[in-house]
Amino acid sequence: MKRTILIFTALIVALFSLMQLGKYVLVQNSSSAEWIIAGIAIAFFFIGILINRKSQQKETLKAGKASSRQLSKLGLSKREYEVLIHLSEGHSNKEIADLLFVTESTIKTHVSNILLKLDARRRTEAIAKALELDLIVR
Amino acid sequence: MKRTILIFTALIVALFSLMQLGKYVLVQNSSSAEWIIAGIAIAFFFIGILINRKSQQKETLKAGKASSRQLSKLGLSKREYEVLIHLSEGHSNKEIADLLFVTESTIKTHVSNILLKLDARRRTEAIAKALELDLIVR
DNA sequence: TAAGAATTGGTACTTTAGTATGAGTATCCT
DNA sequence: AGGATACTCATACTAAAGTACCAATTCTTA
Repeated sequence: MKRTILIFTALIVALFSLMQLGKYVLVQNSSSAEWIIAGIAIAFFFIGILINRKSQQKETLKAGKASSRQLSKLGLSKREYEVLIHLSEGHSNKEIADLLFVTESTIKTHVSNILLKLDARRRTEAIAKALELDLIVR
Repeated sequence: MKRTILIFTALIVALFSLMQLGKYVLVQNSSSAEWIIAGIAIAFFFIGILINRKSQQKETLKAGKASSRQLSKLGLSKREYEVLIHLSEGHSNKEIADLLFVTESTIKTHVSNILLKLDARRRTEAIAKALELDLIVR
């Protein structure tokens, strides 16, 4: 957020600087007006692209945090959600068990419940649905 | 591609129109220069954002169309990529076999090769890696 | 505090997935 | 034409995944 404000402040300052510069030059030599305007237009065109790309990158990076509303709507418990995350990362039941310090048996139970609650018949289908529901972000 | 060219042509035409208009107005009333420049800057700023967003939407919508460069870099064949897509949608080997009108045996072979080429040990890991590599878009 | 949900774990069994290997056919490129 | 790939399919295994029950704790919360 802070960075966004900084960037926009800088943009506004740049905009006003350009305006002043443009006006100054224009008063002296009206024939170069088109070039200055073109330059400003192109510059802001690319600034727009850059800003947009940055914000979209951020959106991608803030992975992993599904809203608890969504989870409770599906009836997924905290632990089940944890398992789902590790599931989507491609881990086996045994690996997830080791990661969460429980037995594989427990993970199987969790996975079965996840499949029920997401109405999936395979873990891969669960991943697909979780992606669809934005429970997971890659 | 055609649309991209059209859009850019339109942009260039618009740019020159604005330049002419700007020059005309500026000659008459130099004090409004800053507003015109600001307007153009803001307009192109948003045009930049829009263009960028459009192109990114296109990228998302053309799902399943990974660059053939990427595929050949990984050594994935067309058929294997098809299987990978259906894999990521949560289908079982048998289901994929029916979708592609081949036997489950064939799909198993393809999946094995996919796992080798993506350096994955499970189909879920293959999905995770494919997402990472932008081979799949959800 | 009592009811209910969540978490953990086990056994036994069925179903999918995945590996290894071999092989026939088709297709592409030189 | 000939070699390399790609695609297909089969058999025989091994290894995971998933289901169905059951049951003991631990949290939560009305």
